[in-house]
Amino acid sequence: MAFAVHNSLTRTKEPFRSLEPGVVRMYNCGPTVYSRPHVGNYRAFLFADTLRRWLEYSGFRVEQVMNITDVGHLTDDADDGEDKLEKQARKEKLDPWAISRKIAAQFFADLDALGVRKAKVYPKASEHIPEMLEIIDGLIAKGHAYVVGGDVYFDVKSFPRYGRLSGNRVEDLAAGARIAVREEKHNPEDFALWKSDPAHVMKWATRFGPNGFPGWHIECSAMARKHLGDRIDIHTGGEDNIFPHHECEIAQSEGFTGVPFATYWMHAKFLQVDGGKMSKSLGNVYSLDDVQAKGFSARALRFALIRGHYRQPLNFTWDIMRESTSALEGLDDMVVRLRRALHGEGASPSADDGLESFADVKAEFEAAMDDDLNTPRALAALFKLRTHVLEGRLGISAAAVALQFVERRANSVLGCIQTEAATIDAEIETLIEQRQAARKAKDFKESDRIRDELLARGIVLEDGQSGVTWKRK
RNA sequence: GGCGGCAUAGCCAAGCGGUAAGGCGACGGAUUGCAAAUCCGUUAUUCCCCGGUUCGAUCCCGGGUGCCGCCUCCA
Repeated sequence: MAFAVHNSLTRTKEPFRSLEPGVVRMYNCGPTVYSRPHVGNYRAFLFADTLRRWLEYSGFRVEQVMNITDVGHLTDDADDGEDKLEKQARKEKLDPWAISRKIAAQFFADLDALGVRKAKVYPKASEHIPEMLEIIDGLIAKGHAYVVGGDVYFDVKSFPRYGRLSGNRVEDLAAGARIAVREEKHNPEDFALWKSDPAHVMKWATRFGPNGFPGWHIECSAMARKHLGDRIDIHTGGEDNIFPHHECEIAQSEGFTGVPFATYWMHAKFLQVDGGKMSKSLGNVYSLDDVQAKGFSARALRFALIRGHYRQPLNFTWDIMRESTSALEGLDDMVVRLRRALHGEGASPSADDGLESFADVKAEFEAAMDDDLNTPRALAALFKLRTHVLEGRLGISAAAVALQFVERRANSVLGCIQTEAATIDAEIETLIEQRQAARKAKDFKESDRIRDELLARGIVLEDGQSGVTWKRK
């Protein structure tokens, strides 16, 4: 078994090897907490979560850090650029700190609902100013950065590898730049490490002046270093982060430490909605609340967002949510049937029947995940197992092994299959019995009435040859 | 204008040089008191278009077209 990942840095699939055997240090670019997280955000975070889960499945201990950016994001790079948080704060008539706390809380609640495993730490930019300043000072000392007034800029020309991640050439950037060239920068492509602006609400006094705040990219360099060290194994983010954010992080971190920053850079493709881009003006920027208000569960959303490969475009529509819900039910149902097969119900006569085909399924599942987290293929393997189960091809022993695999292993990676046995209370049980009695008496009007009543309570009845079974809708 | 990615059935979505996985939906049949679930069958002679390389291309190359992302602190 060998895990291979697509490395944005080399644009190729490479065998995964951690710096330290058995341990993976991973940094995920998290949200900027100025507005409600949406399905597009979830895709990127679910990708990171799936990666972490697969690494853990593979036996690694994962040191995972996801940052919370709560300061310093300008809406543009010009002089009158306004901090996104502060802009939102003005709109809502709250102070920016309140906004960031509110959104961060929503973000954590969403992650929880989506079944995302918790990172070791979720560092906040605002709480790592000293760490950022340490790097900034170091970069100035090494000639990678220069001070102009109360601002500090990174000198891109001092870092020849700048552009390697994104494929951008510095000359092209300068030529096509839409940002206004700022006079005090040595070169247009230089980026800010520290800025000063008295109008800024979130600001810190430093040797660069009383009204300073950090540039966007420096926070990640500082927090990754503080919580994971100078060198990390994996750095993830949305594809939009490749440039300029990650490109700049590399320049800062490596310029400062002198050693390679992240071995692997992995980026999730943007989620499309209705086949196109997601935008506020189109009204298709959905949050978890919107999805749930339409009657879909968080785990169905999780399924919908991980069923496509993370580097392929993935579409989101309400039809797709319906489809995902149905497909997931099939997987839930497989677990129920496997559990029944343990008692011989729907099982193949010989206990070991189906062990080989199960082994094939497991091998395919693992091979697919090892191949750069190919979740669609892994899911296909699971659906193949479902077919085997429905056809009654698994004996009791095979069913036990398969159930254990689905519950403990496959779902430890997917995190959305309903594996807990559902229970019903005595009242429901009585109703089911009453319906059976009515059916026996051929009082179908009454039996259908009870069936409808149960359906209204979320219980679906299935009349089989060996009696009735129920499941939750 | 520069850089990168994608285009596969009604809808999603794998495959990426050897003759099209899987899911959802739809239709026909079986089963059922009726349903639901399940089972059987049908649903891409073909992978955006045009050239080329090859014994052979969805997969490689060139050119179009369309969509997505970055170059604007949006995952």
